Amino acid sequence: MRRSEFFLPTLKEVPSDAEIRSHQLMLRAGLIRRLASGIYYYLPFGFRVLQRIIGIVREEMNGAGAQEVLLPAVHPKELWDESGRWDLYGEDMFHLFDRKKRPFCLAPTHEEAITNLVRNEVRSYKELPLLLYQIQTKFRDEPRPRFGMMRCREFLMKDAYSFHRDDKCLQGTYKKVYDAYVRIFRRCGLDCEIVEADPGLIGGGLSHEFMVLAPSGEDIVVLCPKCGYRANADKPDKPSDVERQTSYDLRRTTHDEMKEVNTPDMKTVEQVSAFLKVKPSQLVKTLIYYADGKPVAVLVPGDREVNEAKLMSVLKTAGLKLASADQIEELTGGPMGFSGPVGLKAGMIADHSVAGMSDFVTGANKKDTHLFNVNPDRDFKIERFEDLTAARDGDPCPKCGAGTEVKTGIELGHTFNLGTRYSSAMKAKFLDEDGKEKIMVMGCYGIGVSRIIAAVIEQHNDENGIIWPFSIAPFSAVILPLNMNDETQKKLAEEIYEGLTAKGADVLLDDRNEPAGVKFKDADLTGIPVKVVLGDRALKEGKVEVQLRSSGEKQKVEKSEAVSEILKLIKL
RNA sequence: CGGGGAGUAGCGCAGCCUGGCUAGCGCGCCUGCUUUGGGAGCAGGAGGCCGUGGGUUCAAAUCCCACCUUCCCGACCA
Repeated sequence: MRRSEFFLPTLKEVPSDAEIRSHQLMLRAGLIRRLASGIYYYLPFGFRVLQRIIGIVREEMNGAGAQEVLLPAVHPKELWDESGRWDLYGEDMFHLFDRKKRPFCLAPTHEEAITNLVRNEVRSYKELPLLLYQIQTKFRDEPRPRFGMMRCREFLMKDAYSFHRDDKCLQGTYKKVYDAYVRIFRRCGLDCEIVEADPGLIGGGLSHEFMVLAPSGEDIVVLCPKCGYRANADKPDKPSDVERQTSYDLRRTTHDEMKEVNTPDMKTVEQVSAFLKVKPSQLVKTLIYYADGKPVAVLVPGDREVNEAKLMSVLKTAGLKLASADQIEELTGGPMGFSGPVGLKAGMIADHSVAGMSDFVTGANKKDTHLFNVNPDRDFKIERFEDLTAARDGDPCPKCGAGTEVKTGIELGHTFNLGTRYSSAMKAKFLDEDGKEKIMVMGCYGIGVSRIIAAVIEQHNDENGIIWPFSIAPFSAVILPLNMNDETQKKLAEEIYEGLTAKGADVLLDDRNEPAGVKFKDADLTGIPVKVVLGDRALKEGKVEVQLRSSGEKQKVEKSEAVSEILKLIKL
């Protein structure tokens, strides 16, 4: 491709509405442009990268035995009513109507569509298992699109779905896809952490997320450096036996008498603990939630915060809301800021760490009053202990008890054991060997294809721009004749370009009549792995200079050998 | 949904507080000449519903109201 003819608008200045590195660079290097919030154009340069990533994904999926399909992007409402997800998705789904006013949506995901297809066509166990995938634009009206390609309302996803006669068969396919994912991300040049995740309301057993650790990531990951345990921080854990034991050992067996103390206007943990001169960790915070309309009191230590995703998972609800001031007053009899478990008529659920606490401070459900020396069992009853607190650096690992680390990550892939969540709701059945009708067991597997680009740039850039790994680079090399008025340079550039192109290399020839500096800056910004520099310095010796974008490494090669040397570098 | 910032030429911004000439600057773009190893020089030029609607005023980019768009933070922690 000749740069003079290639549609590649680069920007010298940083666009004002791009905050993170990958977003800035994708705009500056001419990969994308914005049309609306969370909705982007791919320009030729960006589309080339996307195509290369798609190529890798396709190869590995086919290698895992998957077959590619293309599913509809516009779905009628009835399809979604079958699974009950039309209402569940609510505002996050783009709704539309056809000319007859029949409701449709732009598909945010395709479990329903694929299940409908398979239930209509598959009758027998002999046709199972089946692994189908597509690479398709998804539409989600995100409450808050963010960080350029990272969280879009229109984005490209590879989604695969598998259908099985039983769980054992699903496990086999699950493993194959899992392994394919490991290869896909490695081939894209990404360092990936695979973490256990909470399947949430989608249901099923095992679920894994493929994460790239990055400060700009939106997900929080818990990592154990000792035993290698890795999990999404939104996944509730069972505490280790070690932790549980220590916790109970800490609890005192003799208790002081509970008493009321006056705490005028002390509504927050900070105020109360400072006023009463006790540590925040000696307080138990009582949060009143409404889960599907029913009140639940949630108890956590004063210095910890509730992770609502965990709470929702544990309560198996999507409708979770903190109570309003009025609701609190009505339920507890005291104003907001003075709630406590003693005498409270509501379901009660506590974090595991509360199990080890005794003689603590809580609200008294009475204005300007707290209680000292509160003890579970004696003063109130806790119905359930669960993992409810937001993860913190140093928390004990649920597997081995060692101190864990908390980091942020970008979720690039997610694999689910769906079980029969959709197949039973939508009656996807087959006839088994024993002549009995059974429900299909499903798995589903997603990859955020467009998000991979952003993640790669987050991991591979420097102050000059992007540094593409060879595997997904839009061009493998760029030829830079520094002076287009120099006939020798111009001619040699053409020769090398023709030579490489003839061998099947994807090369950009910067044949613009621009000063050397402009060409260098552009080459670095756009991140093409190999620069072939044609300038007086080396040409005096009959050589051309070959530079690597990644390391800055330079070598001079005889001009007659330039083509073969470059081919070696780009591994063609 | 709540809070904060921003909307003036393709991009980055000034002007607005304290209303008043023809609305500026840098980059980019076009033409010509000169240049060519790290975003070049000179000369000439094109390009604006100052986000939209309403209001105040003799007069609005500037003041007031409403709305739209966009970016960031937070998702009510008692």
